[in-house]
Amino acid sequence: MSDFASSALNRVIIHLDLDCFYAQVESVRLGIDPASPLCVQQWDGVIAVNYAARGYGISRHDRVDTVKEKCPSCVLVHVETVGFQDQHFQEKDNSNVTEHSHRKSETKVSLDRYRDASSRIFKVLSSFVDRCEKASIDEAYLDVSEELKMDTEERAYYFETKFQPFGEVNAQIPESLLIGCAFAAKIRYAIYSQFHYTSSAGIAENKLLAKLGSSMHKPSQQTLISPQSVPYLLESLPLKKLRSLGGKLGTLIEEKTNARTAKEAQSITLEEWNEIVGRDTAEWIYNLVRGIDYSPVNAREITKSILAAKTFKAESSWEGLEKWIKLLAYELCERLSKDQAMNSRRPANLVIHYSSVGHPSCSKSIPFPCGKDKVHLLTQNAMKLLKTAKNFRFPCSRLSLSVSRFHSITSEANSISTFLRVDEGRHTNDVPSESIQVPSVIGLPENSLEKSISNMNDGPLEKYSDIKSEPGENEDYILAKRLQEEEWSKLRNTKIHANDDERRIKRKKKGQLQTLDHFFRPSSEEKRS
DNA sequence: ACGGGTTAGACC
DNA sequence: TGGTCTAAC
Repeated sequence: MSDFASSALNRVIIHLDLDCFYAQVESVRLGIDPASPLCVQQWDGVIAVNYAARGYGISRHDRVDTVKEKCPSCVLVHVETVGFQDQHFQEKDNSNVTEHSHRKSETKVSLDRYRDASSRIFKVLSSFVDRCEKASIDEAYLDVSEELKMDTEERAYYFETKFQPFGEVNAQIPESLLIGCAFAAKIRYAIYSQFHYTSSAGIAENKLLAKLGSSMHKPSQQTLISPQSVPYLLESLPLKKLRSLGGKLGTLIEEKTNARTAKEAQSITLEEWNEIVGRDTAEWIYNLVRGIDYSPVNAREITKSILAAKTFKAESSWEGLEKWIKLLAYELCERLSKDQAMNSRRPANLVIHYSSVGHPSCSKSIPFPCGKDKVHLLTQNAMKLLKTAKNFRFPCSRLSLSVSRFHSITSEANSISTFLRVDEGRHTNDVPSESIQVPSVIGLPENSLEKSISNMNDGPLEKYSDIKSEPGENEDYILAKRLQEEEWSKLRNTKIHANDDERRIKRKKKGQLQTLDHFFRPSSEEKRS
């Protein structure tokens, strides 16, 4: 609300990171002991490895054969896949059946499970903090500078924190950061008690340092990077460990300088940075290697774009491509429908990406089409876009559909201002004309005022015509609500003592120093489902 | 063995 | 604005 937090000189930032997130989601969902090795499989590879499996030397990027060699007892859970089964969209291809059901050549991966788990977690986060930024499906930055009122007993939580090596727990550490540690522990504990997911956290004055902290002690622990420990930390820290220097930019710097650690890079002057990276990024990097980062935590818990993609074996016919586009369109529409029910918004932009073998990938975009049968509309538009794209060629091996530029359609759904805003940027399609360079959009109605307004009220929520829904208003919203309710009632049944806070503080008073790890690794009889 | 599906942001 | 490229998970 106010800008105080982001402009304050001494901020308190938490970076929160769920441990091997996909693996945890599956292990909780299937009721598998987190102490037994588990990997999440995607086709022939694994994309998430739990800590027990890491103990066997298994890493992401291993193939399933290798995983089985390294640990024959490792549980492999395939990600959810979606596809068509004779004309019908097959929503959930249940994972723990045979590998055979995951037909790479007919289905695509769906990350829905993890997105759902993620959004439930973010609801908890936002119940604790106003300024919460979704950094990825399993990571968040929290600016708690303004939320640091906490009574003395609760502050005892900060003893859960690992302090950065060389740092000391002493009076030098700003009180605010210590309370931040207590806050982080409290939040992590809430996530654990509600979902049984463990997480790691870093607590520091800025995002850069907080992110470094969260990765220092994993899993299920948290780390404070105190201001006075920063010089020691940066002394031995490889340059490439700094956020955004992990890729080509980091390599470029290594090539052009002798610096390999952040400390070494501190001897590079602003002028020299100008030469190396250009004026725009010079000052930013100059600060970065000193552990200085002014970037604010932007309050945003939902994504700015939604994408569905598929890589497939080289395809050379329009019919073959259309099959994939249809599947992508279907998945996209499902997610959009849910998104709209939850976030009261809809996209203004539709993009198709395509990669032909041996060529760099390209993309084309159009205003998001308006109309009833969205799956059909998206499919038609995407096909047309491909057919008219000058640089499209067979064989094609990858396609994606994505949407972006969301506009809110909340309270003022009926207002003219919304109507004008949502419709703007679409007017080029009022006169679909092949002669104009701007690609036209198939299916835009003759744009009568009535039609557009009716689309606004119940329109975007409409399901696809082949899955008809009652004409009643906001059916999707009601459905989403109900699903949400069911989720929550499930959670309520497995609820873990709401007053654990008090219980643990009492224990502490008794002089039994407990660590969060104790809570995060419940004994087996404490576990449920 | 940089897999495959997602997201965000910078840049021209 | 549209499109490409980079970085990250």
